[in-house]
Amino acid sequence: MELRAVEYALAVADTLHFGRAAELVRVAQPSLSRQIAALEREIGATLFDRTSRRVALTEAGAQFFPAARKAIAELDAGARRARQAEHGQRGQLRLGFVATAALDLLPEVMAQLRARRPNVRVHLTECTTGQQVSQILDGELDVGIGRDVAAEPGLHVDVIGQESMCLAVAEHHRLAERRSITLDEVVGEAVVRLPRGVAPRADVLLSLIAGQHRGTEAIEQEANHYLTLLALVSAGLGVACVPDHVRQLRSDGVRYLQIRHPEAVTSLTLARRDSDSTPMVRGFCDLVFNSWASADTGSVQEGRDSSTR
Amino acid sequence: MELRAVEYALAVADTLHFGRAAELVRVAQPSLSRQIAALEREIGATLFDRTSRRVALTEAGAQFFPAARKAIAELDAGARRARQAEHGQRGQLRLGFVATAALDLLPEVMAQLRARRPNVRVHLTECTTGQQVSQILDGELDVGIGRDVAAEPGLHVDVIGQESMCLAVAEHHRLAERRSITLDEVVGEAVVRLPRGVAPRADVLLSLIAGQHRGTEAIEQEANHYLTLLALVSAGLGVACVPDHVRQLRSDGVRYLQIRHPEAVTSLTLARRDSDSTPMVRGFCDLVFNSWASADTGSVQEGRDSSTR
DNA sequence: ACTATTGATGCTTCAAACGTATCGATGGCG
DNA sequence: CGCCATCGATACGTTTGAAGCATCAATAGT
Repeated sequence: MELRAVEYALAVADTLHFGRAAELVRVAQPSLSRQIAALEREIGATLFDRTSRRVALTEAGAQFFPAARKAIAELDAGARRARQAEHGQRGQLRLGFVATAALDLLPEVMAQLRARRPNVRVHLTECTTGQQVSQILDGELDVGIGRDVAAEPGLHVDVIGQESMCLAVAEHHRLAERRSITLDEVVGEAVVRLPRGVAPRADVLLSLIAGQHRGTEAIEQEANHYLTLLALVSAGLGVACVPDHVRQLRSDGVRYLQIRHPEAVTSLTLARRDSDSTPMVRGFCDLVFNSWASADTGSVQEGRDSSTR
Repeated sequence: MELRAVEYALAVADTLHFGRAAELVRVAQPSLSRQIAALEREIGATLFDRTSRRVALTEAGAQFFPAARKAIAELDAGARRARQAEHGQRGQLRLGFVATAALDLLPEVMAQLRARRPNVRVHLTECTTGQQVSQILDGELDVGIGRDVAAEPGLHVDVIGQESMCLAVAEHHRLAERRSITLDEVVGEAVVRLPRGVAPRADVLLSLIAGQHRGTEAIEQEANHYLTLLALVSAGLGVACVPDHVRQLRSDGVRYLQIRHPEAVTSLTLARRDSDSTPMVRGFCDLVFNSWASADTGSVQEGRDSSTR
């Protein structure tokens, strides 16, 4: 069945007049007559009762045309959705993110997305930076918001922004009243930390501290989430290295000190497959940078060439 | 948008392989490639990610193809419904009928219809024979089951069957024990009747009785429905002329006597527009005759040329 | 009876869809 | 590491079929 003939027939169904229907579809009347005759032959039913003076729908026509209209509307809607997808305005995006991104970057991005790309559905998965990288390379994630990810073959990485790492201590801790410290001053402190590998930059700082203390076993307590971590810090079980933004999570009983060390800095990074220049993914990445730029959080902003191919 | 190209694209979406898709739709691979390229241009979106080794759906394709499938299914369903309508197996039929037909003909016909034409919807209207004729001629009804309708210009009439008229009397009436009577024997009786014009054949018999009694005012009581009529008869308010089938309505307190008179016979008739040889109408009329023939009710059957055009 | 209107049909033209042949790219295998 | 097989895209000549013009046949109104 050819859609053209169906559209011709619909024009006749609308006007109940072959001549005027022919004008509507910009075709000569004989062509229209023939196309409709062919359509009727193909369907196996007469769609119009036509005398030379009057055209009326048959029962068969009354059954067929509503379905035909629905079919054409469906095709149009499908084409429109396809165009939206083509421009990254519709579809699904699988996004992995680290817990600290959920504090303010993620809500901001999701709000922007809802406002500017309402037809994009995001599958959110909180996972560690390492998991993000492997899942992106495996094609299980499209984009990952992680920390300090290095570019590698097949993986494209952009830096969203940098922030400093700081030391969380209990409010009654001996260093609680200081605004900043050096790593030396922390040597020997009991430490509360996330499991190794989850927060690589904190791992680096902690190993720097431990390295100056070789031979002695550092007292370490692990926690799975930042909230737990800070609860343990406030309970006096030890100090912790956390990104600056984590301050928002808890102020009761915890003080945050600046760490004076060149390595005490962490980047939020946006990773995606190198080959993946899907409009969806590219549009999302652009949106992340734009929304983050517009929401001034006081963290150091990184420039980025958003027209990267 | 041409449906052929959409079908080609669906074949590729199914197989993810241009060559095999081309076999599926019985066309050479280059044609298929070109048609799909044209479709993508028309839609304004790339539907497939294709390298020479691998074909995959794009997000746009994933959005488009479900809609395309739905559209084609809708068209097929519409065409199927149109074919059914073409054979009178689907659609709507406006049927008028007289109250006495509701007793056994109508239930039988409706049962047959449900069994053999489940997709036909019937709009049932109980109305008098006269109303049926005018509404059929006005195009407000398609078919009418009435009594003793005469063919007239524009109106085609078939006789479904004949039955005798009988006289309903109270069980304590002086004639109650008789099996049959002549009209002479009823002269002077009080009469219960439907309004004039509703039951023409009863009108004829009643006027025959009254005609032999000229000068004296007959005692007449009108009732709107047969049930009321019979209730009045059993209450002794008079006798009534009713078609044989009405016996079924009430046996308590009522006796039915055969009337020995050549005019004491009535036909159930099936009327339709003369020009109306819609498959729907023709199919329905055939079904009425077949179902009535199969249900032997003891009434006189009439032959009918069911291949009338 | 005549005429205007309207859908169907015959004929020609042309665009578009098709098929064959071939190219260029890619991944596997020796 | 180079050859080969596979696969989609492209080029070109051919065929199908849709369009336009002219005309016919039927019908309703004057």
